[in-house]
Amino acid sequence: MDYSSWVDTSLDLNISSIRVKSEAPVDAGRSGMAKELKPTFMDFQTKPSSKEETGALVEELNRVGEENRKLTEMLTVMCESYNVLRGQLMDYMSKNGEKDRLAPSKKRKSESSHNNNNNNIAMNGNSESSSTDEESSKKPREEIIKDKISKAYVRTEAGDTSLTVKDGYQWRKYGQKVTRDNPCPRAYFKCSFAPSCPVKKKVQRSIDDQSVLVATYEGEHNHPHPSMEATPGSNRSLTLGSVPCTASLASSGPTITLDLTKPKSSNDDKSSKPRTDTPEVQKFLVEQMASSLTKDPNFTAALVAAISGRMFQQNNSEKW
DNA sequence: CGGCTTTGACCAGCGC
DNA sequence: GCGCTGGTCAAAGCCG
Repeated sequence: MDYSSWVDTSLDLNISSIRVKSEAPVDAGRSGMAKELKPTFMDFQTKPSSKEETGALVEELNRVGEENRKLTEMLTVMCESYNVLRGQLMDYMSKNGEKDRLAPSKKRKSESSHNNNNNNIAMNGNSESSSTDEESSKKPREEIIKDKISKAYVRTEAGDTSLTVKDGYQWRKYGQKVTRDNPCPRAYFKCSFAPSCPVKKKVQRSIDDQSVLVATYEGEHNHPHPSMEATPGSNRSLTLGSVPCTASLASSGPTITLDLTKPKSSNDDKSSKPRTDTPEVQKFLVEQMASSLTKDPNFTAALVAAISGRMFQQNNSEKW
């Protein structure tokens, strides 16, 4: 089930149509409904409404309202499916984690095995962090760090060319490279919040969708999340482990970026699963999603338009 | 002036 | 062994 692409198209319909109404730039070709609505709203703004136009508008509004209702239901289904998939994923990872940890000794081969693992399950975080203490004690520290790899997908503004992912941590860029498989340059970051923090981050635009930044985190922060200390509430991140857990919603479509990072092994050796299935975490995730929605100007505009549409509809039904 | 970014050079792993 | 590639270093420049 590919819910991400499904939501991307579906939810964008309303957002784009609202943009038309507010005369904001429209992503060309993204939404057939936007094209359909554009003349309707423009006519409404330039000409006094006739009965036919009003009827068409009412019909359109009813259709949009119905679509909003469907989208709400779809979102609910998607969240439920996500929870089910997450549970299945955790079961799978706990069963197959042993195999995945058998990485070759060579550096690049081990990385490619990590990447394959992460590509298959993009929302998964440190799957290998569940390694036993015996294995951890055998490995050099650097290899242990490299095992803590996770990916995060962050959608950015269309015109945003910077390779920055705001996750609450302080990063210092130490390199940039154009890789063979992706014409977009890859940026290399080190955590600069704490001098001894070994965490590195690679950020590169997705080859499929260049508005999406793919951030690959390596290692585990040995310091608290900066936002927890300095600027609480300054970002949208939740730290569950080595890397932040983010739920982001951007203008061109919702990108739910989840990083099911396992808790630090030093603190949670007893539990092999991350605590993402607890009611508290689920509640927080829902709040994060809701917060992301309300912070998104397009969603706000869509909401305002929907409400005003309803009011307009009511006014019309009173007048006519 | 200190911290950060940029960018070319360098190094090491990997495949042939 | 050699070339390709990804990752890192470090000097120079920029900026607040």
